[in-house]
Amino acid sequence: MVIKQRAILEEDKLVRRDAILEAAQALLLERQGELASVDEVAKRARLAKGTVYLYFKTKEEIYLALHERRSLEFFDNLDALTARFGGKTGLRQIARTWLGCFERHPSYPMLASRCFEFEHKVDFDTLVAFRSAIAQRLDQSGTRLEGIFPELKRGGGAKLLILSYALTLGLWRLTEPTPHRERMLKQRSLDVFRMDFDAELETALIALWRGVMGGRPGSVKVKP
Amino acid sequence: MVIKQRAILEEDKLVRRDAILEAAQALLLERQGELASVDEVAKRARLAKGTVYLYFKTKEEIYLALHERRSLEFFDNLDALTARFGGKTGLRQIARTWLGCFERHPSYPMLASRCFEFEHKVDFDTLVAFRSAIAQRLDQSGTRLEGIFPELKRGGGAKLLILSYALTLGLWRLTEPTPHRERMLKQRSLDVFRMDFDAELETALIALWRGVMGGRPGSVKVKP
Amino acid sequence: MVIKQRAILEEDKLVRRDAILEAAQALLLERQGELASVDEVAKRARLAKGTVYLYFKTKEEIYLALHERRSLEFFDNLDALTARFGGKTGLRQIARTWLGCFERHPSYPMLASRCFEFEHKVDFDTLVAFRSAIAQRLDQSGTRLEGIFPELKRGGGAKLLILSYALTLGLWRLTEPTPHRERMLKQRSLDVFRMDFDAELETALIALWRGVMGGRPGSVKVKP
Amino acid sequence: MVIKQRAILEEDKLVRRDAILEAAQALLLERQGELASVDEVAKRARLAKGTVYLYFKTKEEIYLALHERRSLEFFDNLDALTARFGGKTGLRQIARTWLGCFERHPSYPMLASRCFEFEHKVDFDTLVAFRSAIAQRLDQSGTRLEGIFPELKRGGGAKLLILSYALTLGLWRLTEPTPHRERMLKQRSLDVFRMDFDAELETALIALWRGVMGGRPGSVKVKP
DNA sequence: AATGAATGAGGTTTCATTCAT
DNA sequence: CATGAATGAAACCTCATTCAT
Repeated sequence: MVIKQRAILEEDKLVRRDAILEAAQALLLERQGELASVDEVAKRARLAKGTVYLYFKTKEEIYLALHERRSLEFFDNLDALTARFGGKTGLRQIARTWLGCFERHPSYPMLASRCFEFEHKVDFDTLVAFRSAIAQRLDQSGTRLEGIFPELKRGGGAKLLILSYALTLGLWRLTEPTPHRERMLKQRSLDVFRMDFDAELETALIALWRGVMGGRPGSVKVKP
Repeated sequence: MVIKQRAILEEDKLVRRDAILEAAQALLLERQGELASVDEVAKRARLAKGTVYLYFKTKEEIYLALHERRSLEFFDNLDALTARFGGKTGLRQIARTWLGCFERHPSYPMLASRCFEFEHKVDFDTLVAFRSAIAQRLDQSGTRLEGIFPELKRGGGAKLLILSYALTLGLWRLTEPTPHRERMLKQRSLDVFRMDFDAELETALIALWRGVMGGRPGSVKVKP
Repeated sequence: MVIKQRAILEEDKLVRRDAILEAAQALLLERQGELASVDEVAKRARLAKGTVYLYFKTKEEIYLALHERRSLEFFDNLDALTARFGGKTGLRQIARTWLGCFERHPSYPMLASRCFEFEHKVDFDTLVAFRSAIAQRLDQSGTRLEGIFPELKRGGGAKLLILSYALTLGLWRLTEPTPHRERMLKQRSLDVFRMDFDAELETALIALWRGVMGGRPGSVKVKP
Repeated sequence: MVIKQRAILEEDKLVRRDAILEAAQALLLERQGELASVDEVAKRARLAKGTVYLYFKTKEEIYLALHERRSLEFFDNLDALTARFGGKTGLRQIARTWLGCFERHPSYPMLASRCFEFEHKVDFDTLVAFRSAIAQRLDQSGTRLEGIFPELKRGGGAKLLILSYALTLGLWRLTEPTPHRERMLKQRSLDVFRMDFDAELETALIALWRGVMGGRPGSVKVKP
């Protein structure tokens, strides 16, 4: 949606902010993870460069805000799952939900990965605000997990989520489609790198969770 | 400008190449992961900019070469361990060795992480050469692991190494010391992020490996 | 017209563009034909380097634009002459007009000569646009000439203009004032090179045109 | 011919100098008129960069020397013609001979054109020496022409040669094959530039000479 | 004489950010 | 609020020339 007029109402401002985030996301996908220039983002959002700076202090802040949005959605999905199945939530379900978020928003892993790179270009307070929001959700979702999996100790839920997130980030890096990748994989000698992010992540997540929960078989449900 | 001897012999050239890599590494650490400019690398190595370009085609190639060196050392360490203990190698030992590499060279995780970012600025062939070298070592070390852990299927060793690497990369990202980090962690609300890379990684690796090996307790040795 | 700090109106932008071209021209003369760097052009125009790049995609495009401007003026002068005298236009008048353009803008022959050197650094489409504009004027002026000189066949006018242009370019090269030239001409042994561009060109042009028109005396008017 | 050993004898040095010039010429053709770097010239001549600097003070001096060689050959050809046919030499023969030089050495017009560009990078004395040699030949060949064409006054021969040279240089610039040219000529609007250097030059030279000799028809021989 | 490693000035271009309008 | 012109700091890379070996 394009607002031609000035955004006076607070509500209009949010719409405009959204437009910028949408534009940034679209470009992120087109550029395969590369951060588009502010100029391009502005143009895509049908705004002038200066306008973008009215809504974000820094180029990086745009992308951090986009990342925040995705991250919150991510937790929403997770919580929705555990809310629905409660104590009967299975590992596989969790893994699937986890993956689902990335499939729905392919820009998410790109950003998740990039965001750490430009942390230092973001205002300290902005960064803290972002991290705090995440921390709060981590606690919340972690606690729920602890309710579901008795193997998890106090704080173990959040920690497991962080580890899983780390695994996801890392695996993304290793399987991310890049300009060179396709062509590279044609080389026989590089067969070992021919991996599918989704499939691999699912397996790995389940393995990690099982490993964390402890070796007792049967104690961890791996239902479809 | 300090004029050192000229590197006429092939051997001297390697030394000079080394000096450049050392300089790059030192700056990488100082800059906390940021790639220093060629100019700076050159100055640090007490060379002129042009000289650096005699040894590396691009700025990025310098850092890729540095990463390659570290990666090979990494595999060397891994293989040395399994060679020494053979079938009696325990998970904890592996995790410790794994960690040891990062402790010895704090620039390793930085680079491992960054290298994917500038892949596209590196000559395709150079990149393939690098990846092939890694693939070869992955196969080799993976196969050794398969000999040690009967739970691993053919190819499972290399894959487990990759997953572990992914976990390492991701965890690094989440715990990497950055300009903001120290100050941020003072915030009570961010307690959940107060994590130690080494300790966390050790636990996580063991969990992942145990999870991958399968749930049967006792089958996987976790010796000190 | 003095532009305010920012050229907002399309008209102001043209003025600014002009300022850049003026600066480039001034430097061209000072440097005796050498292309000044964008940095210098910018400084001379009292602008920042980046600003220049807002108006021209490449350094070379600046000079091509300057050349285009001069070339169009050149054709204007030619056409004005033939329009004024029509069938009574004499060879000498044409030669004088021809020369006049170079005298008025000493940078013209420099550029005319240099422009071919950096053709390859100019965007293909930009180059085609420039050449097309010239071609169109060549056709137009050539056709007029054909109306005046019955000795010229269809297309002969444009061709004669091209030949004359070639002669001009070449003669410029041979007589162009250069850092060394003045001093060089003091040498007795180089007397043969002591030539005056204007005088020589006038004679040569008339000779060429007479030669092209055919040998019939009296058929070609050489009026003062 | 490659000399592996050091060139001690004066003769050997000339051979080596030759090798450099040959290399420069070959590269000039391959690069379509662009001056190859010293490194490339050296490699092509199977020498080291430093060695080239033993024979030429400057990169530009190499190309000037090459140009001098071609120019002298050019005069040789001209003189051979007039020596052979004497007073019976026709304009067309001269034009053909003139053209022949360029056909035999396609690098000649490239250089002739470029040499003026880098004059200022050549040592003054070297430049004077070159120009003097040319001046001397101009006088000589010019005088011969004056003997053949009675229309030419004292000094008119040399001057006519210079004018013809100018015409040649200019026409070359306008028809020189360049990276863009081929593709450009496909444009209908640029038809007027579709010209053949050889054909055009022949016509133009004859026209110029006839024009210079004066309008009396029949007085100038244009024999096949 | 010959080599080729080392130098470093020099030039182009990009783009985040500011600020006049 | 909105704009987009202006800024100028980076950063990369090339290559003619020098000079230690």
